[in-house]
Amino acid sequence: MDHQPYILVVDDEERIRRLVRMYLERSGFRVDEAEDGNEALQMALAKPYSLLILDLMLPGLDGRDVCNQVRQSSNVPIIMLTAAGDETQRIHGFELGADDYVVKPFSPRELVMRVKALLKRSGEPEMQKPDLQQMLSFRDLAIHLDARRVEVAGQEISLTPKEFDLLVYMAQRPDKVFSREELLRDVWNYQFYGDQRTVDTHIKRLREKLGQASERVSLYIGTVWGVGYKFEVNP
Amino acid sequence: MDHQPYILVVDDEERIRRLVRMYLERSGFRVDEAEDGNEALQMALAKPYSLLILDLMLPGLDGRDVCNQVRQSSNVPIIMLTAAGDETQRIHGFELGADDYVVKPFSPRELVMRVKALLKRSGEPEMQKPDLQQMLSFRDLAIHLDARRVEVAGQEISLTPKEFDLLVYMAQRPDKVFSREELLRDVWNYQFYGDQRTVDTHIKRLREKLGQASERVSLYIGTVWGVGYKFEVNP
DNA sequence: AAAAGACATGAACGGATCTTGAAAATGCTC
DNA sequence: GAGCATTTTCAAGATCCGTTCATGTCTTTT
Repeated sequence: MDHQPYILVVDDEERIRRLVRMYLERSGFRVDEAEDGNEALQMALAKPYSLLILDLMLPGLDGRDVCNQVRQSSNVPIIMLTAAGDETQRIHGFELGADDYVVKPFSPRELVMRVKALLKRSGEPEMQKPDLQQMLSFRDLAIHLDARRVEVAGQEISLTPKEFDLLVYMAQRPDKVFSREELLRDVWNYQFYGDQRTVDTHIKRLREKLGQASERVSLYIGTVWGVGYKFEVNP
Repeated sequence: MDHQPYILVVDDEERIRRLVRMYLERSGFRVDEAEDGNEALQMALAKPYSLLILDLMLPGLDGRDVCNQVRQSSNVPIIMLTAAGDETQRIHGFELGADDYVVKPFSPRELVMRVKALLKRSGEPEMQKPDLQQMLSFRDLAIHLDARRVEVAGQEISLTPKEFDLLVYMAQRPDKVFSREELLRDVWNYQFYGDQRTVDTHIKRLREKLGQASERVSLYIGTVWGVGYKFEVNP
C-alpha cells in the first residue's frame, strides 16, 4: 500500500475537499488537502505528489499562480477545477498549464476517472498494470468500459452518456440497493437539485434498451419498493 | 473509551435533544447539547467535536448561520436537521453547507446510521474498523443488509420496506424485548401517532413470511406478553 | 370458570410509490 | 442559429403497501 499514488487536493471549500478525498480514497489513493494557494504551494514543493487537483479560484495565490510556480520545478500532472460560469476559463482550460480540467459542479465519478487516466498517461507505475476492470460481464450482458460500449446477447445497444454511467455505476456493485438520492449524488453530480423522478426515467430507458435485445424486460434492473433500484444478475 | 467521538447536538426542542442523545450514547458516542445558535457556536469553537448535529430552525442564529460560522475555522462534519415543510424536496440539503441532512420527523435509527457513515467518510479513526456487519445470519435465516434481501433456508423471501426494517432492527439485538412504543419510535419515526396495533400486523406478516419457507410459524419472533416482541434464535 | 385484558388474524380502504408516455428544456453539432 | 440528441419535468394510471378495524383466540386475574 505504500506505492499508492499520493494526491494533493486544493480547494477553499471544505465540502469539496472532503467529497473529493472520499472518492479518491475509495479508489485507493492517498490524499492530502490544502485550502489556499500558499499552503498548496508549500506542500506541493515539499512532497513528491503524483498528482495535484487545483481549484482555479483560491484566496491569495489562485490556481493559475500555483500551477505556474509548481511548473518551474516539477512536471507533476495537474487537474484544474474551474467554475461553470466562466466560459473563458473553460475554453482555455489547458492553457493554464494544467493537464486536464474539470468544470464545477462535477460528478465525483468523473473526476476519479480523469485522475486515473491522467496518472496512467503520465507513467505512474502503480497505474501501469493493465486494468483488469475494463469490462464487466454478466450472463449475456457485456459492458466495455473504455469503449463505453454495451452488448446484450452479442448485439450492441446504444446508450446515452447518462444511461451508460448509471448502468456502470450500478453494475459495479451488483445486488446493492441504491437510493435515488445516492444515484443523483454519484452519477449526476454533487449538487443536483432536480426531481428524483429523473432517475426513474433513465431506469426506464435502460430497461427498454437492455431488454430489447434479450426479449425480456427488466432483466437486470430491479425495483426495490420504497427504497430505490438495484442491478441484479439473478432475478 | 477516551477515544469515542464527541458529538454536539443543537436543537431548541428539549425532547429532540434528549432523544438524540439517548440514541447516540447507546451507540457509544459522547454527547453535548446546545439549545440555541449562539450557545452552539460558542461550544463548537471551544471543543474539538467529531461531528455536529444542527437543527436548521433555531432561535437567534439559525442552523445555516452556525454552519457558516463554524466552517470559517473548522472542517467538522455537520448533519443538518430540516423540517419536512422547508421545500426540502428541492433543497438537496447540501446547499446549506452541511455534509448530510435528515428530514424531521426522522427515525432515530436513520440518524445514527448517518452519523456513523459520515464519521467513517470523514476519517474518524475510531470508525475506520471495517464494517463486518453487512449480513446477519441465524440458523437458516440470512439477512443481506446492502441488498435488502432475506433468505430462509436458502430460499429468498420478499419483504416490504417496513417489514425489512423491522426485522433488521430486532435481529440486531436478539433476545432483547422491544415494546411497541419503542418499535414505533425507532423503526417508524419519533412522532408516529397511529395505532400501536400496527406493529402487531407487521409482526404477523413477518412471521408468515419467515415461517412459510421453513414450515414453522413464529420461529424467530416471540411475543412477550404484556410487553412486546423479541427476535430470538433459540425458541 | 368467567371476565377482562392482550394478542392474532383477515379483509379492506386510502395513500404512497412506481411506471409510462409525452412534452418541455437543455445541450451539442454543424 | 437551426436541427438533432439528450436530459429533465410532469401528470395520469397502475401497483403496492401501511394502517385501521372488526372479530376471533389466548392469557391472566378474580
